Amino acid sequence: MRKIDPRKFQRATRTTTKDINRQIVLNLVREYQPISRADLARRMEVARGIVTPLVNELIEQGLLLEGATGASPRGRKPTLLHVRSHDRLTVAVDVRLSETQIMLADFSGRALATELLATPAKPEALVQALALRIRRLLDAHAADGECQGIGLVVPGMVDRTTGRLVNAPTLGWRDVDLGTALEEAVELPVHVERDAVACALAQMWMGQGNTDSSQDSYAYVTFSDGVGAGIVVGGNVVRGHRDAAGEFGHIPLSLDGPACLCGSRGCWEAYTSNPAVVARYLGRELSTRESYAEVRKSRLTVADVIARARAGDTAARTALEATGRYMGLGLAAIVNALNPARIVVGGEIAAAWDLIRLQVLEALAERTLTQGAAATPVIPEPHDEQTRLRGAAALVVAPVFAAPNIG
Amino acid sequence: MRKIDPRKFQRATRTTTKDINRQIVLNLVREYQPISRADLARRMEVARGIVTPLVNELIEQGLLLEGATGASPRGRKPTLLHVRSHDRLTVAVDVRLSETQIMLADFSGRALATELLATPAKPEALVQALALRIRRLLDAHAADGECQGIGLVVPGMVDRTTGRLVNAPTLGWRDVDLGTALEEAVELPVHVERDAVACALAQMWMGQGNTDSSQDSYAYVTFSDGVGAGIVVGGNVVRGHRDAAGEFGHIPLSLDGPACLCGSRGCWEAYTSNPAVVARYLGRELSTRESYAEVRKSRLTVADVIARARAGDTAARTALEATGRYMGLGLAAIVNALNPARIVVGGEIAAAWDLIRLQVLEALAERTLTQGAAATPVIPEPHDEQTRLRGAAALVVAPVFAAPNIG
DNA sequence: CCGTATTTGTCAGCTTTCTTGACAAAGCAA
DNA sequence: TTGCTTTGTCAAGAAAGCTGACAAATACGG
Repeated sequence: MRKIDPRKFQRATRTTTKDINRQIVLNLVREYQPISRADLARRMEVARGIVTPLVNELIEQGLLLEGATGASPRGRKPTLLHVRSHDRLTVAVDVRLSETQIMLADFSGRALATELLATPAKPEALVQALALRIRRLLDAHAADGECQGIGLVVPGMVDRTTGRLVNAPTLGWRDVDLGTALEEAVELPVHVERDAVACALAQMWMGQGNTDSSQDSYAYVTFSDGVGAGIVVGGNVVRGHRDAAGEFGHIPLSLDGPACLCGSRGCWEAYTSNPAVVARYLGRELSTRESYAEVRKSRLTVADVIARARAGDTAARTALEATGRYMGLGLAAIVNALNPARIVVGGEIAAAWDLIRLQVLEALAERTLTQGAAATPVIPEPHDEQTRLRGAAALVVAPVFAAPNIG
Repeated sequence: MRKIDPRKFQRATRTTTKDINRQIVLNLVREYQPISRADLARRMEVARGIVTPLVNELIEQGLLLEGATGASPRGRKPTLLHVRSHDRLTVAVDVRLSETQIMLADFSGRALATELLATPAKPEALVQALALRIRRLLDAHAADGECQGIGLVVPGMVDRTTGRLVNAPTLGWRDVDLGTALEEAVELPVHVERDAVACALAQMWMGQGNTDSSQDSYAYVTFSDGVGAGIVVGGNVVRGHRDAAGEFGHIPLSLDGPACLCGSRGCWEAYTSNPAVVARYLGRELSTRESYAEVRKSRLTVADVIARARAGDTAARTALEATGRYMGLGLAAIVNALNPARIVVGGEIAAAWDLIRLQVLEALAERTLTQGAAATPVIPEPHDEQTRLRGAAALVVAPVFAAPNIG
């Protein structure tokens, strides 16, 4: 039930039908590989004669591969098809305050090599350092033309029309054109995206196995230095009119609550970000912006707090549980606003899920309206799954598999 | 960049291309009528030979009409096309606590007749009363087969797969199948929808003139007995996984704020609903659920408070301004969450926009992150424009003009 | 070992639609 | 009236889905 915008529409041409069906075939292979042409035809409820030319075209384009012949109870054995992924590579880059990770991965998300560097203070230095390492990685592990592009994930707002990094508060960078700078340095297409959005994309495009259902509507919430969300509605990431959607970290829990780095008070982030967790453990109040510096001076991390809680430190345990409650209260706001099919929770604190789960779910149920909303599945994603890097890879992979936009 | 769901996709058939283009033609005529075939071809960047058969098909289906021949600087004069709307009718019904409005309208939203009735206490009685009046209206004003369907707008949550009214707290109705009951009574298709969603649809499909731009991403917020939002992203209404999206009224402003009818405390609704405005004027606190009954006993309405403010009552004025501030704080949450291109504000209090505008915008700017977000246009919609009824009509009209879903 | 049944993949002919180019109809101006 | 321009239509060609038939490949039973 989408409205056609009479000022910005996409007419269907002679090849549109084929474009759509070819993309469907590609996605079916991706989902069910290995799969035969006959199986594809059955899934698409179409004659086998339609599938053959579509598959041939995809093979010609280098998107699919014919594999071994499979088994069949009787009759001729099928030729099985795969997505060609092992020799189509992406460079995924995750820029964070402390460090920048680089991963060379194939189209299925499998890592071929990774590198780590301390994030330079200046963006120009980062581009230079990245260009050097990326070229080195590609020389060592990739044949010519195998790398399809670079995905760059940053902790901040990105203008998707230009690819500029508009504002990255944790890094202290404003209005930097990382994308084109890196593009010029390595001569490969570069896609830049906000971290929470990238994590949502990782769920959508790089999900491993948990393809249970309802991929078309969910939220990915990251609790880190800041708190942000990537929102997916109808199989589409919601970026907002000026790429500023998903800033759930700054909805209020209490108008006169703790000070937030954004300048307001009582933001969800001020209750649930990593500094907030540490401050709670230390018994400090984040009453002013200076208090953040004090907390940082303690050198404690959320991982430390979790470790102490597990070691029997009741103060740590209490701090985590209180944080869990605030997390749930904010998640309830997301559920009330968007009613997603599920919410994925990422960030350091996800590692303490067993300690906070009860508090999160209780608070979520407390402030939601319907039973169904209260029962929205909340799924923790431990930090070691490298969602951000997989999201960076998804930036390159997704356009290849996405539906053509029509209408 | 939508992902194709490999479990629930829509294959393109031989006729898909034409289906898409025919719908584009239909929407172009709707937007730019009167318009000639040649003009359509130019707008679609296509040969005139393509447009002719599409138009002919639409005329055959009774969706378009050929009108007078138009003017042209030189050369043959064009035949102008219109959407056939004057003899395609809808019955729009708006159910509210105090009264139920019925409107017989054509496809352009023009009202042919309206009726008013007191909303019965029982849903069965409502269906009976509606069936009677609707039949009377159609007998009086419509020829056979002219009415294409009935749009029913209710103040509560609706399950869109079944059309059941799940929960309407203000009416006190739970799990009522209004749709099929009315369908059986009048033998016309009935579409049921939540009020805020319907208002958003009215903006999208029944907008009059304000077709300036960016219709594809906005929010419609209604301030009434409750507070709710209809969200549009990418030309699509967001209904959520279980049709519970848009309940922004129950995001918190303060965890220990006034009591809300939902059972929580400090919901946005508890600060900005009609009862909250009256309570603020009376100097009462909505500290308990009983206080709502007390406020109702005063028999004051928001319209009264506005009238008194205009008459010089400073207490009324202060109450409205304070409400405006809370409205802005909540709108900021919507902006942070979704970053819509604009926000439309409806409900009784929209009539006092000149009194509260400053407070709303100030509070909005205070809690948003970027300048662009702070500058999100907020547009009041005075209540007499009958947005809810136009939204009810849109429930019938929209499916005719919507894009076919493919991929 | 051979014929039958079954499944896979392909292909030729048909229909439908976009695409292209030509043409008649309709009107204005000189 | 002639020439020019614009509109709307139409026929022929190209591209893609659709249909039905057929060869290839394999298992099974005798």
